[in-house]
Amino acid sequence: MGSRERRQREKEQRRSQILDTARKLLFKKGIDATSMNQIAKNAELSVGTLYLYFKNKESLFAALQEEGLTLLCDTIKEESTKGLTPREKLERVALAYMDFSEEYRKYFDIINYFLTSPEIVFPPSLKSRVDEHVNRILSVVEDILKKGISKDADDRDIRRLAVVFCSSLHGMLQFKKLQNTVLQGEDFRDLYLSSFDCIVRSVLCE
Amino acid sequence: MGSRERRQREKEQRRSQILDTARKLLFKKGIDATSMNQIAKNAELSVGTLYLYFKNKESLFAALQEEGLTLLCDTIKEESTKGLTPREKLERVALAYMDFSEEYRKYFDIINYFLTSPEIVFPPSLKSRVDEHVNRILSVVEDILKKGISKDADDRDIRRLAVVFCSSLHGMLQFKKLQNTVLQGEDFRDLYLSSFDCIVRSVLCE
Amino acid sequence: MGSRERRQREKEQRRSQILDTARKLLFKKGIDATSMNQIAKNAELSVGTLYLYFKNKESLFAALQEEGLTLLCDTIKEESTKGLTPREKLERVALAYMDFSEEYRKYFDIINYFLTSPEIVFPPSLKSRVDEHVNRILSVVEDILKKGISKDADDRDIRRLAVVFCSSLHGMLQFKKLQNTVLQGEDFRDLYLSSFDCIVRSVLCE
Amino acid sequence: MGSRERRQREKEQRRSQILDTARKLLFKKGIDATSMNQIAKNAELSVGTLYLYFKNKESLFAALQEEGLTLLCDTIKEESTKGLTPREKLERVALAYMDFSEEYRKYFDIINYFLTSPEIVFPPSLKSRVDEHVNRILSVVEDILKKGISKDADDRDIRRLAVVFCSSLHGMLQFKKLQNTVLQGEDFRDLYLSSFDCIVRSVLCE
DNA sequence: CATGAATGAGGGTTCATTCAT
DNA sequence: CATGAATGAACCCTCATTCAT
Repeated sequence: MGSRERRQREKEQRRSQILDTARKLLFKKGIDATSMNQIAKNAELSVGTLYLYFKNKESLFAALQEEGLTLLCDTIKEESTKGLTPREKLERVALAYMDFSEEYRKYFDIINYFLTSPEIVFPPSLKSRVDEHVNRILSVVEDILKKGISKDADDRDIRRLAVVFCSSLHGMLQFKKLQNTVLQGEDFRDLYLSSFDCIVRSVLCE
Repeated sequence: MGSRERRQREKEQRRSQILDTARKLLFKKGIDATSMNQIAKNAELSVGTLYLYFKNKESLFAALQEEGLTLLCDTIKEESTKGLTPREKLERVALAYMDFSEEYRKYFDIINYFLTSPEIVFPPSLKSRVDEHVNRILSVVEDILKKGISKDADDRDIRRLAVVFCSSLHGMLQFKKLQNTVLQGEDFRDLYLSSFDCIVRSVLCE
Repeated sequence: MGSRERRQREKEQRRSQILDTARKLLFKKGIDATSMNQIAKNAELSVGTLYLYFKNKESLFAALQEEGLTLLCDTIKEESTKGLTPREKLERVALAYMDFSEEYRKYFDIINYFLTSPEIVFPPSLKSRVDEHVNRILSVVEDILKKGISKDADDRDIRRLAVVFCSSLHGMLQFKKLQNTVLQGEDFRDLYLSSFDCIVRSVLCE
Repeated sequence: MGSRERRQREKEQRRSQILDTARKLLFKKGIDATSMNQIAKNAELSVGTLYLYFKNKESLFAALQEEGLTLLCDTIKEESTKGLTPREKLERVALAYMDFSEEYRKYFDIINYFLTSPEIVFPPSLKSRVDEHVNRILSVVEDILKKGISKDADDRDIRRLAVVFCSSLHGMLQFKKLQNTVLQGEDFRDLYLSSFDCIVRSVLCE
């Protein structure tokens, strides 16, 4: 009576337990320096158990990446509804993106890590899942743009603008890594928003 | 006499020999799948010799990264002189950047790899060398901007604009990885140039 | 009532179910590459259940070996009755033996595997069961010989001849493994029968 | 000054050291129960060193098998020269074969193990090396037969007879495993020689 | 300077077996 | 009876690095 449910719950707990430990280690030491044996030891589980829940090391980390991407997608979608005008909405998206990269810095790092690393290292299946999430994010931006730009822009144009918008912000956030050296003395948020202004000015017909 | 010079020449030849082999393997198999023993064997040298010329594996690959960055810097600097107007010069820079990411794809990958990965994985000394190169590139852009924008913009403003310019392009190139999936059907060069237009329109007072 | 019988029947069904799956996997992938977990999954049973029906992996495969030996014994016995003269009977036996090694190639392999491997690997109990079956086969041959050779041969002589007969055939079949290399271009059946002739000529007084 | 030679000698010593340890363990525990780590520990070497001398576990054991086969070949060849008549020569071969299977029992076991085991387990390259040795042995027998049988027998016939001769003896030796059970009370040497007689009587025209 | 044999901790992964439910 | 999650020792193998020559 409910014992099956309990079992199910326990199984999900274990999964979380593993992911939590893996995440912690990943954030502390990087992907290559985190071994399955370490994860097992830290999670107070046997190695075998890890392989009961994840096919291999790669899929364990892919699960972490997806966690991050899902979180990002959801946040962006939610934030976008809060703004009134298209410009406001885009600003919300931009800031949500930055906030994510700060609050969930390590998630952002790992996402970037997977996104940037040479394809040899990661299999196609992984890439495709990333793409899916990227698509979801682009869609949100496109929906906003549709209402903010001239009516004769076709879907193609809109997608392009969405890509320009997102990639610029992404590039900016990438450069944040340099704020203690190259960008010393700058307030990054200001910089980021001026970048946002710069793009929006060209993208939206205001 | 002259034997010291010969010795010196031979030493540099060895160094190149090692770097050439390492580069070839890196480009073919990725950073993790390239071992010191493999490099030694392919370079027809002993493992010990590798350690005579490079402190460890990491610094060997850092040397390759520097190669890439130097190449990038030089190309950008040279291209920038070819344009006549500031706009033209910036376009040259932008295209040089993209060309580099295509022609020296693997260099770009490895640069990005080092740039993006969590700082823990790589020692500060490495990051600082990257920063130095980024500064050199930004300087080039700043010099162009100085002549293209209103005289009352101060150094700070110029630097900010340079950062916005570069980071946007970089973000765009990052997204290139997605061209076979998310950006299917788009001509990437067009996309890239429209991104360029978008930024330049706001940055330069034309 | 009858429910006990049903239970019994179900138990035997389970056992067969397990053996069937194990046999299929064994024949497909070999003994080492077949794990208990795999058998369980393929049989749509839990691992635990496997251990309810077989003490361990080894005894599961020993059961398969016995299956094979039983099949071989029965076939030989049956065939031996079909011939009219002792010579004919022996030929039947010889051919049945070869046919078995072809049709039930994998059974033959596994029997041989157990027979040939150093004793340390397999416990005595297993060996003794094999011996029992070998005895049964020898008996069949002895019975035939008793009628084909001079009356003054005693049991000892008969057994010896039976052993010579069987072991020669067995050795021949062992060499069949080499037919694609060492014996290239030979028709194995011919070879086998010429070996049979050779022995029978000496064994029987015709 | 001879230092290179000494190095070479040391290398071969190491190789022997490894093979000796591996052989000892193999003979004691069987192939599957002998791990590379165990060999390393027993040989007082590091695991890495093992892999300096042998590509992998398999090739280490293949080397042992070849040792055995080479020994067998050489012994047979040498013995065959000692006999005067063809019959005598064949007897020498047969007895050498049996002696080998006794003295180098474990070698014989491992050879048989490789010969008999299902092909899945061992790669073709291994099998082919075994075949080569088998061929060498058959050649010796053929050369003897050529002088002992009627002149109009062609090469094909001779090879067949050689195969029958060898395989019968081999089968007999296989059955030796059963001497404590099935063949209880028999003197195996007698049995073996009666098998030899049986075959030779048919093969040679005396 | 150059060599390259040696190291050995550590990598990811498998698997027969147990036992609480 | 049946389950199947959990175990953890053991597997084979790699590799950056050292050091005696």
